[in-house]
Amino acid sequence: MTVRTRFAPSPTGYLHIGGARTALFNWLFARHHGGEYLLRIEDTDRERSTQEAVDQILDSLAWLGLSPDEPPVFQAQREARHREIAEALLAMGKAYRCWATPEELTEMRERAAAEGRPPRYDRRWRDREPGPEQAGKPFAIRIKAPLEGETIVPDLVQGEVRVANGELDDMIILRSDGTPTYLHAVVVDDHDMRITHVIRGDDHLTNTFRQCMVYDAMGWHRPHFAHMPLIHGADGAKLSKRHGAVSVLDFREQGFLPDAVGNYLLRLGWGHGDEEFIPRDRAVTLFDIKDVGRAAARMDYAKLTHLNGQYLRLADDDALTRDVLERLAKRTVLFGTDGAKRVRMLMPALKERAKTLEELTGAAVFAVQDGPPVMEAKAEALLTPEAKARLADLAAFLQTAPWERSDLDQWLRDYCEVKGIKLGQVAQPLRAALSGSTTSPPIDAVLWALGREEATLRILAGAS
RNA sequence: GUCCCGUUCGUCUAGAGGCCUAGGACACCAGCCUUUCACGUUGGCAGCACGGGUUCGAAUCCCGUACGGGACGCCA
Repeated sequence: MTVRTRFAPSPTGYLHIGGARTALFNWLFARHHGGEYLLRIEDTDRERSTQEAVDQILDSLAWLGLSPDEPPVFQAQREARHREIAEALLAMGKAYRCWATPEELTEMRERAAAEGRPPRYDRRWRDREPGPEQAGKPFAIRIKAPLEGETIVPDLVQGEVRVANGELDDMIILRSDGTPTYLHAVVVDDHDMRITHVIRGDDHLTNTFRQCMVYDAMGWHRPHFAHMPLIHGADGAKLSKRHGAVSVLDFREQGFLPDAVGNYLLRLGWGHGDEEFIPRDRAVTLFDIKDVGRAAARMDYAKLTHLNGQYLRLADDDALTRDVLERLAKRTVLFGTDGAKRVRMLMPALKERAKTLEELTGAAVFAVQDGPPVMEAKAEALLTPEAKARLADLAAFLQTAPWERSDLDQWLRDYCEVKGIKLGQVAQPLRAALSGSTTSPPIDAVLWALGREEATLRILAGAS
């Protein structure tokens, strides 16, 4: 049987990093087994669901390379089917009508809390026929939970999880307004979508017992379950905005590459020996749900950043240049005539020195603009009278230098030898004049990319 | 409160009874490389939550405690 997995977010907000990891594991599991990976938008909460959130989720998944293999299923559109199954259960005697009012239920819960019992519906309508006063009154449909025995769920991550059936409630599957509840809709949808493996966050672990009631009552095969631990913030608490970036789109904006985010997320709670750098295709072959850890993991931005640097160094120079130019434009930096070309020329050197696209963008500003760069204080300090004199001298000699990337380095060394100075003595003031900073790509690369004319202009400006 | 799940360096993890003097990665510190910064490289710091068992032998198995997380809605 073909493996089919699904990612089922509810569109009540942006896709956060925890959801992204759930999607990734579903995707990897499906790919590893040559199966299909689907998306279901759980939009049954009309109050909180928005089209904007749906678009953001789709956008985030596409960015991560986790778009579904089939068009997304919208849960709200399947209401009739959910109702049909609820009524079938009723007809089979596996569910019943309940006329208990919200007030009655609240009272039940409060009394239970006061007596130290778990809050539970008392099943008052399970075996009771409606009287005349119920006529025309709205009712909910509740499923009959098994009274004895226990429910065992073999979980692919957590192992065998079991609970005494006495702990289970007669949960509502159809509300009194005729709409299905989440726990019921999920089961019907997963069954209809022929999902073979339900991989989700372990906040759903105990819900699984309740969902099993529906599978069992309908006589449907239960899918395999795998509940993965949640991601926490650096302080161990549930991940939230105060921990920094949580939305997938935030990571994109901050200059992380989707491959790096994917690799990081994969290693969070999953490992394969000592391997750390695991590109997507390698992940597909290695991934085994059984290797997923059982404990919650904390988000570590430093490690993500490090990994991002590794992917950045391997990234395509043209693609990086495009991205950086876009970011520069967004920063409203003024492009020089040859600005874009210079950024591209320096990209191989630039990307070795950055860990994120934002950092890369900052490092490219001096190259894209025309004219003397904005001087950092530390760079300014390098331009002593002595250094300025040297720059002026160098500018004159530079007019006859060969302007090739491969020749400039040697030419500079020769120049220093003739003048009897160390390379560092000329390189640093030169770096300051050309880039306005004390750090930059190798100075010969900067000279080469800037071109003789622009370089001369900046050196003379620095010398005066 | 009841039920479910978890606990190896600061963080992510390797580890399926002897291979463990507990390995790797990030972070941190020091050295090397070097025209700056990075990269790279060498070394260092640092951990089996605690208490009982079982066993010739336990990070690994069992029980308990502590701590953490999750679920208990006519929310998803």
